[in-house]
Amino acid sequence: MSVTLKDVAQAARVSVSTASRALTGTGLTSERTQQRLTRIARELGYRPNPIARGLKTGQSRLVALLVHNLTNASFQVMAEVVQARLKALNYQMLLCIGGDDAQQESDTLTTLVDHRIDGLIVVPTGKNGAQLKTLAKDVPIVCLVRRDDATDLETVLADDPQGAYLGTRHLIELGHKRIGLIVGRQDTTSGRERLSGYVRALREAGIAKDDTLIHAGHFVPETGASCCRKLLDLPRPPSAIFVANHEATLGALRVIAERNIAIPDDLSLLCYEDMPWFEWHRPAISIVDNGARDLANLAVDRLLHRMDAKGNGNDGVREYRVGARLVQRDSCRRIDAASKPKSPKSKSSAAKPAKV
Amino acid sequence: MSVTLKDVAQAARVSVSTASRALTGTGLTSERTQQRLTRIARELGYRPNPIARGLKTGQSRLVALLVHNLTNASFQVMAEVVQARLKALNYQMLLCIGGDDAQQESDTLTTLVDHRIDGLIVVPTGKNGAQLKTLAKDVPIVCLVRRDDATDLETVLADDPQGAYLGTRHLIELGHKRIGLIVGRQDTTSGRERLSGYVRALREAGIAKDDTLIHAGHFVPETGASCCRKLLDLPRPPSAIFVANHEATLGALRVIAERNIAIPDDLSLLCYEDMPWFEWHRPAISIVDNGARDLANLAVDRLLHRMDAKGNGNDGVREYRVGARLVQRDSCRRIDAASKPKSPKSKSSAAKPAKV
DNA sequence: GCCAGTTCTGCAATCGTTTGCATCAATGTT
DNA sequence: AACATTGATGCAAACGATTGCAGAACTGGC
Repeated sequence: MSVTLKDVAQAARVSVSTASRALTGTGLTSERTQQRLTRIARELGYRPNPIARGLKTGQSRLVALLVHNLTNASFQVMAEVVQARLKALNYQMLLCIGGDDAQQESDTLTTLVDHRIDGLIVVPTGKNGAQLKTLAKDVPIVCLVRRDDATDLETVLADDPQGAYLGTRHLIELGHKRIGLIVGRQDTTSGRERLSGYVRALREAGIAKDDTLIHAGHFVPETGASCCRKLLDLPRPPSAIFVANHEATLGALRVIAERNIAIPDDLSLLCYEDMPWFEWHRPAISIVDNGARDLANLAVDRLLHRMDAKGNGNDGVREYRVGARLVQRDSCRRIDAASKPKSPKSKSSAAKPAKV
Repeated sequence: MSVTLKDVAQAARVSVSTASRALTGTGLTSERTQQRLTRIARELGYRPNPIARGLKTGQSRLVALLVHNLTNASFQVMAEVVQARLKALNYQMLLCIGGDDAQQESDTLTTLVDHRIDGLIVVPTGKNGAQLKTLAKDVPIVCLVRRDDATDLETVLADDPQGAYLGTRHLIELGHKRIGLIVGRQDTTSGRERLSGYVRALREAGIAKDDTLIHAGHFVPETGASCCRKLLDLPRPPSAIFVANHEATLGALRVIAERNIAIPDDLSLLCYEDMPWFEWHRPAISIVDNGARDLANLAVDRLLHRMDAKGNGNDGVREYRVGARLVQRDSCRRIDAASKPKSPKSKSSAAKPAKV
């Protein structure tokens, strides 16, 4: 069917081994035959069969990225980054969707090693630590976004404590004292870390932590909505809400719209993680960017390093943190009318239609 | 490193060939040895090496899905559907991102056949027809969402003419006579087809086509915004806008919000293709659902059929159309106060906050 | 012109499977 | 009891590459 090394060798009247050596450039062939063979190979349209090669070398030029889903915008950009990087190095990315489900993750993992992938970047569910640990002996693995505490795998994390801190501090600097927090489950790292960043910012500013302002849960939009309602129904509702979980954002926005609450005039809103439509929303929604792009790039860097280092890429570092970044748009407003009357960055919004 | 067939054979004191036959269940071994070998294989934790097997059989149990990007919500659900289906059949999905770029598509395609994929579902750019045609000789291929006119590949398409027709008719039935259309480039199939559906609905209803109401272009949100502005700035602006291109929706929504136009009171809005946040938007946005889920499922069906039929799965059918569906939410409103005063499905919105 | 040293090339084994063919034992037939 | 038939097994050759080892060809020094 397709042209094999044998065909090339025959056409060039040399042995297969010579052909192989010439084409892989081992430097063990004469300059002349090398050139002649590359030419002939090109003419014949020879493309090495990665399967055959893989059988012999134990490599596949396949690198897998295992994420929970593709609806999460962060995972999308990560996938695109990883794909682009790998492709440039002549690897194929195997994108797998694990659905944040232990069983599915486990199945996928075994299939992947069966296929002799050369490397793996995984967003672990945290429930297959033992398996990951075993696999790590055979394949370079880098964890992304989440840590699996049962392993000591190299892990690239977003700096959630810092991100939450940055966001909260921003709101405080705008004069907010009662800041609602809608955050993820406290049995996830990110849930805990984002809460801690929030708390730290409050403490530094000397603002007492008010537990009625903090809502944590396993988030889907519905939960985001109900948390948001609870916050707004408070006797003294917050002047700003920090939605530190992107799933919850949809629900919160909905409730805010339903109640005709004007952002940022009546309420400031800050979200964690970007979504492509946030900047097209009106008002454009300010966010804390978790740095998905940087995360993906760093993960690829680390993985490649491990893959090169053949078994011992252990630089001692176990954990990398990628800095978060505040992206100010129009959904947060300065409120302390008394002390600092200077107009905030965000525009006055709604009232007069901005002719464009 | 890992357990090979030889190990199993040795442990069972049979030859490798017997082991192979027993484990692949060719029926050429005695019941007893078959059971004994499966047991031993399980005990030893034997997992067949797909690479070695692939080398011999020419198969890889890899099926590729090549899409343009992952930001498009339709592609996301398609990817998830394809992955789920394939997985159930013990195939691994290779998800590739082609970026709607001819060169990248071409590169990816060659890498994929190099890896001896067993099948391919591709959203073609339309610029590598020749290549696709050649590859189709080696690998079963099904085109998805777009047709490549240079080939005669089996293609699963959304029924865009019907979808656009349905949407437009819906608006007409609600009493709208001036319906703005924001649609994709006319050199794409979907662009043309959606326009034609719109025109047909108009004609059927005896409404004259007004070219000032139709805007087509290569869409990014910015273009969507400018088209929307043009429509709203018309001396007699439309009472409804049909955004028949999902990229454009963001921009349109933005302009509408900027100008403080109330939906659906001042303007009805209908979009093509769903986005996860559409139903969380306030008002929830009515859409024409292109049936991404069904498309993906059908594409998988056809591909599997071809893969089974080994070379001749040609049933004569070249093109499959998956019906579109109207999903009424709250962004379209009945307007002919005179003839049919019955209140529309959509609620009155804005004015009084709906306590929830 | 011969020999040691260096390059280059080819033979053949190997990776882990599958599979055509031959062998062999067990069974049934006469 | 001899023979044909069936069913289970093993041997060995593939699949398409890589690679250790040995031999061939060339180089230069004497």
